[in-house]
Amino acid sequence: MGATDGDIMDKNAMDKDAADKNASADKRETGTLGKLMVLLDIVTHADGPMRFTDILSVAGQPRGTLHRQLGHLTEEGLLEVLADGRYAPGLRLLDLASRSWARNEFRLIAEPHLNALQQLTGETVHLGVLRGASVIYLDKVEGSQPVRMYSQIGNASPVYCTGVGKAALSALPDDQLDAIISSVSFLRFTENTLTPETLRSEITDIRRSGNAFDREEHEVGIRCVAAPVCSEDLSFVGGVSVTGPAYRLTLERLEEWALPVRRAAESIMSGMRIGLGPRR
Amino acid sequence: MGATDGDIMDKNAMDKDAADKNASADKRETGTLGKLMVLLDIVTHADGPMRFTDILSVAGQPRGTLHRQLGHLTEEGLLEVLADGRYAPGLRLLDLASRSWARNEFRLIAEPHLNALQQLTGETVHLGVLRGASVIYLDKVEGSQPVRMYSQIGNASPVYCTGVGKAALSALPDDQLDAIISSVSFLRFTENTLTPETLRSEITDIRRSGNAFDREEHEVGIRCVAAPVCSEDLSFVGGVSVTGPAYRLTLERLEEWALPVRRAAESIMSGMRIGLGPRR
DNA sequence: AAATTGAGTTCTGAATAATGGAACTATCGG
DNA sequence: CCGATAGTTCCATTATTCAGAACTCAATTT
Repeated sequence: MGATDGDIMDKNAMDKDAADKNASADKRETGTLGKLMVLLDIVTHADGPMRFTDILSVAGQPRGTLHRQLGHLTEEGLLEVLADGRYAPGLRLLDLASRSWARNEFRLIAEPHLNALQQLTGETVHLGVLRGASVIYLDKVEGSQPVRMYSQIGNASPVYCTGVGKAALSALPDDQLDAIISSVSFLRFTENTLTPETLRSEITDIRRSGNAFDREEHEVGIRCVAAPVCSEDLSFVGGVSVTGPAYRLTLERLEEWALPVRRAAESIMSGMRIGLGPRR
Repeated sequence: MGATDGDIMDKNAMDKDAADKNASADKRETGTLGKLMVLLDIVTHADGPMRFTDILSVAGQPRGTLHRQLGHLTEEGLLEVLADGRYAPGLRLLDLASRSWARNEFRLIAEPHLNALQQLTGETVHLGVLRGASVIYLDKVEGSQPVRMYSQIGNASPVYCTGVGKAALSALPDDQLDAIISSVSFLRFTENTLTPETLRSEITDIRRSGNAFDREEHEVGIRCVAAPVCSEDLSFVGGVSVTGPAYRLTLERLEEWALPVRRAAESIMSGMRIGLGPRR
């Protein structure tokens, strides 16, 4: 079930009588851009390059229209046409993202603390941020191995089965928490994957202890300990985590690193207050 | 295809009036999307987050229009509004890029060969591809250090002063080569940075020997040896390189690695023939 | 070889969304 | 309180996008 776009209907704004404030609601009012982004999503989320017709069958646009749209996307470098005519994501995206990543202020603030935490634990350290009902990994610091970069960065994962995700949730006020929990469909990845109920009770624990754990809830053999990181105004809600294989991250080891992880989170938060707080 | 302009200007606008606007062929025929992408470029290329007014002053759009455009970009997650109202690149870009990177077929084919080359040399290995008059790095494999990911991947660099760039150029037919050379303005990064003339003569050498070198032409203290990688139909034109500090990469060492680099390039190309050649 | 299908491209009046100018609201500094 | 600077909303005008059909081109089938 693709959680694709929701609604696109909003014809005729018969604005006779006055306006209600458009409070929340998730009406995409992004006009042309919105339609193009849907296409971009279709192509980037596909398993591989797509032919014109493949796209046509899922895009719900007339052929001529789709053709022009793909043309525009291609001309801008957001898509690429392979030799055989199929469409793949374009390199322009890499360029944009690398800039956006390099200058991200949260990431820059967190960077030294992530490195320190990696040194201390020897395991892989992540910084993630909540976006909607997903966690996007903003940075990742690994130990030795000739690394697979990008391996995780930029990836979106479900909130309810990652340490960073649960940590982030614990920082939210209840109403937002409820909104997210009710909007997510809980897939069962492993034996230990949480349900809405167990998630709620875990959140309570996290708020008390300051640490979130992932005990093979997302992937068998992978554990992690995390702590929430957020800015005061909640413009940033995320977390730091230390992740590793279960044979190294025994349950005792997780407890042992709970404090250092919390400390790192605190350092990052105080860095944010300094770096972002005062007027600029 | 045709004139694939699309490249975005080089960095560091040094003195040099260089009043000539880049090829006036600003025939962006991408309608609304084109305008939005210009904005996105403005924000991602800036040194930091920009206020509405900052953008207004360079975007050349009326306030109301700009306001709506930024609103759309923000709503789609391509831009983000910070707590103080300034605009920064959005996280959606990371998500899109990580997908586009992970599935890139050229990168996937090259990956094992890059790793092997890194193992052999112990230095940093790059895979880059030509796009317009720039080189975009598609992958990077480093040795040990707790890595700075994204550090280079996705970055666009000038063709004329990187090993990969020169290698890529050498694979092009003369007319395309001429087009690129004449479209680029040659900034002088170091003592050794090439000029259009020296570049041309180097290209001749590269075509003969099969290797391109960067002898501190982009950055003092950094050298590299590269070899061209391209698909038969030139839908992919790029290169592989081994890069490192001058004190380790002596000139003799560069020569020593010239052959392994060429070999890696050949392996990648034969992988492409298998992987991309037959119909799919 | 002619006919048929499938895939992709181009064209057009009609409909929709973007434009740009101005008026409006905050917020700040004195 | 006033005058600036910064950001937001409104709305008639205009330019872009839309949708559908007609067209090209190549690969299959008869």
